[in-house]
Amino acid sequence: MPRDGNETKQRILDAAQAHVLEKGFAATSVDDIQQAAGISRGTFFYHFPSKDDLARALIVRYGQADYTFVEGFRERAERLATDPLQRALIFLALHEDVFQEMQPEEAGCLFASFSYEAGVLDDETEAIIVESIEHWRRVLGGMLEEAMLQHSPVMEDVDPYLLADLAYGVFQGAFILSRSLGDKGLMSSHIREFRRYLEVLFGVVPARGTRTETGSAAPL
Amino acid sequence: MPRDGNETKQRILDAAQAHVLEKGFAATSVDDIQQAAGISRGTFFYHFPSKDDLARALIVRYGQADYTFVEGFRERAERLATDPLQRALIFLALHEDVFQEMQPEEAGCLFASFSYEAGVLDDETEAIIVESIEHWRRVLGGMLEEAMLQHSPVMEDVDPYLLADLAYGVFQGAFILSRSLGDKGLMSSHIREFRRYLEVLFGVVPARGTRTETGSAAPL
DNA sequence: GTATTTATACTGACCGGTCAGTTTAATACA
DNA sequence: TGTATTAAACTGACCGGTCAGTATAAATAC
Repeated sequence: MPRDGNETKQRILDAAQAHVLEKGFAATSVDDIQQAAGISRGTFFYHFPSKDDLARALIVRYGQADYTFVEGFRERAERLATDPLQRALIFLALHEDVFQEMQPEEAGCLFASFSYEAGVLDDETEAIIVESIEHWRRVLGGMLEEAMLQHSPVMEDVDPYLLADLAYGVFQGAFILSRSLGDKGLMSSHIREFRRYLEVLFGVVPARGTRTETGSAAPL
Repeated sequence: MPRDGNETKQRILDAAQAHVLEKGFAATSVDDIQQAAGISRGTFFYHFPSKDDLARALIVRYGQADYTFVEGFRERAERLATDPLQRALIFLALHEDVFQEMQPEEAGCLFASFSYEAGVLDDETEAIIVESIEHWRRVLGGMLEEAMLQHSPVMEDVDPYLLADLAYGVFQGAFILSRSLGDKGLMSSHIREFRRYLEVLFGVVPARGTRTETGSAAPL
C-alpha cells in the first residue's frame, strides 16, 4: 500500500510531535517515532533526510497550524463583537475553550519545548517561532490598541503590545505549571484571570459594593 | 589539587546546570560537563553514581536555592513595608531586580527545563519541584490574602492563591519568550505589568484624568 | 489486455560513532 | 592512611544515518 506518502509523513509528524512534547527532542529517538507511527526505520529517512529535518518540519507545521488557529479565532471574535475590547476578550476566551478540551498529553507548546533545547534549530526555523509570536502580538495587540481608543484604561502608559506579549507568556507559563503540577484545569483559570486583568484595566468591572467586606475602598 | 571534594562537586553542578539550561538534560553529555568543569571523567562518576543522580542533585540544589531566595525576599519585603499589598508588590519588585541583573545564559528555570523532559526525574524529585511551587504560592498568596482584608479588590471572587500561581506562570512564560525572542528586558517588563495588575485590582491606581484622551471613562 | 517500465513508498539489516557507565593503576594531599 | 583526583582503556547499548532490495500501482507499450 504505497499509495499516499503524505499520509505517512503526517503520521510520522504526529507521532514525533507527541513524543517531543512529552520527552523533548533530544530524548526522542528515531526508533521511538518509527515504532509509534507504525512504520519502518527506512521509511522515516525516506521522508526526512535527517532528524534535524524532522525538527524543522515539526516547527513549520506547528507554525502554520498556529497561524490558522489565531486567524480563525480573530475572525470569529470580530464576527461576535464590534467593540475591540470585547473582541480581545472573546479572542482569549476561544483559546480558553481549546485548552479546556486538550488532553493532558497535548498540554504543551512545541515552541517552548525547543526553547530549552538550544542548538537544534537553524536560524531560519527559529525565525518561524519569532514570526509566530509576532503574529500573535499583532492580532491581540492590535485589538487592544483599538480598545484603548474607545475605553480609557484606568492606568496611564498602557502598552497594548506588551499586554499581548504578557498574554502569550501567561499561556506558556500555564503550560509549564500545568505539566509540573499535573493540573490540567490550571490553563483555563490562568487565561480567565488574565481576561479579568483586561476587564479591570479597561474599566469593564461588575459593580462593586454588593460584597460583605468592611467597606472602605481607599487604597494605600 | 584534591583538596575540597565539595568544591569540585559544586563546580560539576554549576557546569551541568549551565549546560542543561541551554541545551536540555538529554542533550547534555557527561563529557560536556566534565570538560566545562575542568575535571576528569572519573571524577564525575566519583561524585555522581549516574547521570540521573546528577539530575536529582541539580533539582535538589535548585530547590534549596529557590527556597532561600524566596524566604530572603519575603523577609526583606516584610521589613520594608507593613501593608500586605505593598509587601507583595515589593516582593515581586525584588524578583524583577534579580532578573534584570541576570546574564542571558542564566535566563531560564531548571524546573521548566525538566518539565518538557518527562521521565528523567523520579517521583521524589518531581515532588521537590511541586513543593517549590507550593512554597511560592504560600508566600505570595499569603501576602495577597492578607491584602484582601485591608484593600477591597475592585472585583469579586478574587483568589489570592490563583494570583500567586499566575505570577509564577508569568515568570515562566517570560523566560520562554525571552529565550525565543532573544530579548532579555522582557522579563522585567512582564513582572512590572503583573504588579500593575495587582495595583489596579486592589485599587492602588495613580489618579486618572491627566491624560489627553478623548475623555469619557464610561465603559461598554 | 497483458507485459514492461517507471516513480513512489517502504523495509530491515547494517555501519560507524557516541553515550553512560566501569575498571584500573597511579598520584596528590592533609 | 584515607580521601580526592587523574588519565586511559574498555564495555555494551543505543543512536543517527545508509543502503540494497522489495512492494505497489499507475503509465506506457505492444
